[in-house]
Amino acid sequence: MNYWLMKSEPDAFSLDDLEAVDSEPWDGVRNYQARNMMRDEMRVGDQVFFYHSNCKEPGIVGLAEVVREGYPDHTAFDPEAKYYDPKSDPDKPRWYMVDLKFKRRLKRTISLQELKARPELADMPLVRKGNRLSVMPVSAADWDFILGLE
DNA sequence: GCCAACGTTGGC
DNA sequence: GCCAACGTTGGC
Repeated sequence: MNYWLMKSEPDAFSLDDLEAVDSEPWDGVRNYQARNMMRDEMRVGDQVFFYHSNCKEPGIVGLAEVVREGYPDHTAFDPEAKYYDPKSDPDKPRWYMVDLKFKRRLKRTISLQELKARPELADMPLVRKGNRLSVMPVSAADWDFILGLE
């Protein structure tokens, strides 16, 4: 089983929103690295840290699980959609998504500030300067360590 | 709201 | 294939 961290802006889609719908297609990712992970590496049952970005207290707020593996992001084909991409062809889709299911809320937010302060996590892509990936892998060791902070 | 970091685009 | 211009992300 693999572990991941996925970012979402709570104003756009928060952990509460995920809980309300139970499971949700993770559409709108328009970054090749993130796409490759969703298309090729994420498997049903993989565990996900749900991270709130671009908000008052950025950090990990909950846990989710992959319930459907990579499939074409059809919102890229829709001219009305926010993340429409005319270069994505239904016969050869450029963008992929997975479905996530709500697991649980953390007892408290484990903030970015706190993660950055932990020397054990210095190699996490999340805490490295300038990282903008919205989907990133988490090692089993880091996963356990972070959950231990809860 | 600012701006640094980074990815993408497109002219040449 | 280089690289400047531009757009986006996301912490602060």
